[in-house]
Amino acid sequence: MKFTVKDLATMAGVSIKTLYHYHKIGLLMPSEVGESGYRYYGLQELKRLQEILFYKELDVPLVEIKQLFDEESTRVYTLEKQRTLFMKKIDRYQQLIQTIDMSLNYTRKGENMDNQLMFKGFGSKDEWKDALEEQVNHLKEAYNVELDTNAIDVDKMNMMAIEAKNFTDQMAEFLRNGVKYDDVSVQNTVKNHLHFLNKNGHAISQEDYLNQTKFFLQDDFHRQMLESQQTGLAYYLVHVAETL
Amino acid sequence: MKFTVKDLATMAGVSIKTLYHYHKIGLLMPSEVGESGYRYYGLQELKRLQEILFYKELDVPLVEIKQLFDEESTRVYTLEKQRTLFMKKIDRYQQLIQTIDMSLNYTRKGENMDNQLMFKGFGSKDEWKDALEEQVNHLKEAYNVELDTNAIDVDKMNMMAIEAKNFTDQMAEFLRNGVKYDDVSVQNTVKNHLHFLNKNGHAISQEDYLNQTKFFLQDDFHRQMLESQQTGLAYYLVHVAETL
DNA sequence: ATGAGGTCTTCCCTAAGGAGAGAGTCAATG
DNA sequence: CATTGACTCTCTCCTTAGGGAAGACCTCAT
Repeated sequence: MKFTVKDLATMAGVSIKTLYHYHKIGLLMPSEVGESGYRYYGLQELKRLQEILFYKELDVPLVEIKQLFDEESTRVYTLEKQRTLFMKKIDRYQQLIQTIDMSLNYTRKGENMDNQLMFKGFGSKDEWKDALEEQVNHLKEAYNVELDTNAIDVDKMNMMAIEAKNFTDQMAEFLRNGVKYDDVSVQNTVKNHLHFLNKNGHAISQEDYLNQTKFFLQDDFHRQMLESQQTGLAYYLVHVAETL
Repeated sequence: MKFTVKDLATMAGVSIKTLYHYHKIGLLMPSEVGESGYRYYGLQELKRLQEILFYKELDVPLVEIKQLFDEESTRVYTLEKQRTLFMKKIDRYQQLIQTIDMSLNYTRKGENMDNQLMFKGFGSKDEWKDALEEQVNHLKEAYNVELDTNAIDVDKMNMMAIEAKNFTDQMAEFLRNGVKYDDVSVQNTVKNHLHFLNKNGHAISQEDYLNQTKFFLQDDFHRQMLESQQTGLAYYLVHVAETL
């Protein structure tokens, strides 16, 4: 039983290129190589290829498939890893479908209320006043702090708001992905955020920032705002700020 | 409002590399480029970037995002396309999860019954006889045709069976994917299949093959075998064979 | 021996950037 | 005013799993 590349490719339903590739990366070696360089495969190789293709169907990377043959024990682990991966993907796609449906609904109604899906700021000072009303009232009632909403520069406000939103989104994603509070990438993200604030007229030191996160944690309005976006976020932010 | 690359990257929560990339492919151009080559962006660009990132989150390829800005009308179409794409992916992942569960179950029971999940042939002539029994009886009863199961060469039989299974799988996938019966890739797959058969002692012309597919369609046992794998497959095979 | 079909290696290409090198630039500080 | 530190430029290579093509070489059947 000596198969040429074409034989094997036909039998297994893959391309000859694929066989070359697997040879090159050492995933499936020919049982024999002629003097002219022709590759020949045997039954063993056909069976091994079948197994390779099984794992490939499960989206297992070729490198890992190779390890599967080298180290028996990782089989169950790999399969379970793929399983949880698929679960997460399904979750994600279901959420994306929801997002799409919302967007299509907005479009269908003729509204352009995509601001909730993709925040690009508000068009006028009055819109900003509306958006901030609740927060301003809360600060006034709870702390007797006055904010002058007439001093708003719409463009600048939009810019700051977009940055703030994206910053918070990123921190939430770090938290969701289990990135530790003292990870460099987290720290850099915060530093960039502070740098950006300082550069744009909002003087804020690392200490100030730490105090701010603590304030957000203690204040009901702000804590709930953060926690409604991502459970644990208000607490995470404090820990990150403490480690700066 | 003139943002440097770092400003914009911070605000939007992307890397500077990403901005370069978008510039290079013409997806997001700077509003201004200094003499030294420094890129500067404005508010418009920030908003555009926000929109780009929204579509990117939905796995829309950058080329298509670019088209979205050029041709207004494709927005709904693109969103709906992504939606059905996600539905299909969810479907696929759910099936893969089932496959994994089956495989893990086999492993847990200590059995190695993976032959149904990844066919690699049988170990002995007797196993083959068992597997073929039903088919042999059917042929005998319905057509009075005798098959000598003692003449079986196990290795060769395994090889032929693996090829046959993969061939049928490929045809089923063509059908599922809406590949037309006269598509070159379909035709080539069949030609390779016939070539393989001829090379391995099963003389069969294109005409013979056409007759065989017709027989499979008319014979209950074989038609149901094909149709249970993929609805429409028995019919598809005849059409393909007629166009060879 | 010849022709047809198979096979070899090598190079470039894909999507969306990441990593890093080496050189040039900007703005603020001493 | 010059230095310095942070920032930015272009360039090349790298990632997955092969696809496509070029140009040369090989094998087998007639």
